[in-house]
Amino acid sequence: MQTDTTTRLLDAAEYRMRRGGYNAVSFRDLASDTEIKSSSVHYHFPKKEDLGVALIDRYTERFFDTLRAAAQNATTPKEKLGAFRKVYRDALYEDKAVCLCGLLGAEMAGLPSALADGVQSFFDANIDWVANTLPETLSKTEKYKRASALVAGHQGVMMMANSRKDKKLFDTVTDLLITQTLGQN
Amino acid sequence: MQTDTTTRLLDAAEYRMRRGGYNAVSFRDLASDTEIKSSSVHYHFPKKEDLGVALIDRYTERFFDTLRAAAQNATTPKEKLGAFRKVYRDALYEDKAVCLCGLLGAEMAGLPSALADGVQSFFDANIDWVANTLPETLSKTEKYKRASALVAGHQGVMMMANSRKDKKLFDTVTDLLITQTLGQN
DNA sequence: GTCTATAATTTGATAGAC
DNA sequence: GTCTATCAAATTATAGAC
Repeated sequence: MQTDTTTRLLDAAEYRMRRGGYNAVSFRDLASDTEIKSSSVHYHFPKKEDLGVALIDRYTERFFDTLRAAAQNATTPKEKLGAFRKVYRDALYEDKAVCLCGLLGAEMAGLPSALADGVQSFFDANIDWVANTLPETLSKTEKYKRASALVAGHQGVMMMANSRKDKKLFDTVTDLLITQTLGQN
Repeated sequence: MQTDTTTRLLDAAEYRMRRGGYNAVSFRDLASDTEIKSSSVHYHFPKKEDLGVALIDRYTERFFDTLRAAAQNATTPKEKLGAFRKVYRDALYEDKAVCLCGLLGAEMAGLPSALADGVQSFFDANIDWVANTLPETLSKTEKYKRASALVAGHQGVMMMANSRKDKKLFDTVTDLLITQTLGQN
């Protein structure tokens, strides 16, 4: 059973968007990537905004599926944050690209509002997930503060590491970030 | 004495690029922003790449001028990092936009290499500056590790805070980041 | 679902007059 | 330095046949 056209279109679009942003994806590029005509692409995604929304939805879903799987056997906060880090790390090392929502978040001001909402939800869910892994000894406020810093750090270092030869930066920095997050209670 | 055309073009281009990215800036937009014709824009910047390079150069220069001024009377590491934070903070709160190099860094894969190099230099210089403010008691390796995490955190939280209503996120997170950076020696 | 054909607009860029 | 005029290519999108 081979991949259906909609999936192949989303794959091609994600590849391009995670490298050049929203405006770096055109219907004709996707058409040639999947070897159909651009008018056929419009059958699957009538407007570009529809494509963008579908991309963000799929990305978010897959992210949390992967995260849940990675954290399945994690018990300590350290292990759970290690799982979180691993999902970001794989997205960077295997796809050799930044986070879709990180890139779109930077371009936010120029995006249709449906996309902006999706990006927002992705970050909120990231922070919620991390906050809930932190030790119960911390206040809710403190958990959210540290979770926000950890997510921001992952987004920032993913972008920086991707934009240079030395990808090892990601490992070094996220290692420190986790240590800092779990530091003095 | 009023602002010359080149400067007004750079201002308009920076405004647009810091909101929608490289592809969100067109010669015709800049022409209408500055009330000249698009062919005249090409007189100032023959190719779009020339415009991009000039933007990054000006942005980097201004960033470090502002940073040096802000840190002029700072003596302790904490005060110096406070100055660094303030420059990022003002760029976010006053311009209501993300860092030009942060956005272009995310789009890196789709940019002309001259732009990629400029973005790279901006981050390297950021990390160098921060590393040199840290206590001499730390090893060079440790300084660079912490400096990279601090810069990444600033970039990440700037993007996240800009993409939501609640801009206070920036203050909360950068406060924590600085504390963590100066934590246990 | 995919195609041909096409429309309407935008884009980066150039030639040459003033 | 700025203009008019223009170009070739790219872009989002639609109508209608198969």
